[in-house]
Amino acid sequence: MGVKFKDIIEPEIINFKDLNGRTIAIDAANSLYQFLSSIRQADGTPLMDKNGNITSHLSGILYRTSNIVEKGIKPIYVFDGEPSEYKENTINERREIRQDAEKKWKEALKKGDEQTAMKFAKRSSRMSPYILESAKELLEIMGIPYVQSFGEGEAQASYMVLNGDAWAVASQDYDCLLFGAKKIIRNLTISGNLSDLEYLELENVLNRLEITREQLVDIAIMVGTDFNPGIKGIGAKTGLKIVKNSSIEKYIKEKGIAFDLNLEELKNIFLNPNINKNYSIKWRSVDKTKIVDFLCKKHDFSEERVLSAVKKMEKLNTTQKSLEDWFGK
DNA sequence: CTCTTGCA
DNA sequence: TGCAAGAGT
Repeated sequence: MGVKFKDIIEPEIINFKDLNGRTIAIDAANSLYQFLSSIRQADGTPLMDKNGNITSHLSGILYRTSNIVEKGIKPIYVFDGEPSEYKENTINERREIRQDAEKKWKEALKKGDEQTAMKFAKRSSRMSPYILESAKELLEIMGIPYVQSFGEGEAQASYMVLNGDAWAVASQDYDCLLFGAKKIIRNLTISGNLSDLEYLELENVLNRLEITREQLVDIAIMVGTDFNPGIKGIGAKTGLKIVKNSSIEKYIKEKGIAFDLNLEELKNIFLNPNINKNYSIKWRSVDKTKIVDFLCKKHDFSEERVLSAVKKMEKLNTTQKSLEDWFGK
């Protein structure tokens, strides 16, 4: 879900033109989840091939990636590694929500209530090894690089921006701000107006709020993250006041709040994440034979549609990385 | 989510 | 050209 910062964040709006020539590190888990939950038939059934394998995520990767490449963007997908033990509660909670949603989806199907069925089908989406492996296989065939994180993908993607390998991170979650991503893009989609991409610069966010990244992390911990439940009754605005007028440590002590988790370890999840520094990034041209084999022959995609996406991919500049990512804006 | 089609 | 509706697998 990510940290709830909406009330204190004011995103800028940018255009696809502003991203021409830029390398963008895409949070793979975030994109895949979007595809799995939204690419469905009216009754909530995901797209599937003849053998019953889910293909919604492959459809999403193909069309979105080819579209952004056509717009001059050089994408890198960043996959999650092992979750922190602090995330266990969140993971269990999500599994329960999924299982409950699946039940309600089937019930609604029996009643013939498509709207309700769709609502719960979306919530039942789950990331399986098959989903991850087939997504990576497709990216390889498309010539799009991906990076395997040790831990959180958003932490890895944020580091890659810091390291000059990408210009910005694309994710729907604000967590990348906590991980230190200098630039973040939300809504990196082609649908809707072509000009309503949300854009955030960490430096601007911090300047406007008049706080440091460490303080932003403290607000997140009070509000609640994937790694801790937060303090009851504190939202982004109250959290902001606390870090400015006091501190998380003082606040806990003064109010006698039982905070069971190790605060330093929690902060370090964001401030000192485990990063895979041994990655290489290379764009190649899409393999036309392999993509037809994989998507059309194996997964029943229409050849006409696949080839028109392949055509869009041909705009990809396959040289290492653009200087704009270092010196741009 | 994205693509295609059809119609204003 | 823009929007709504339906299909994609």
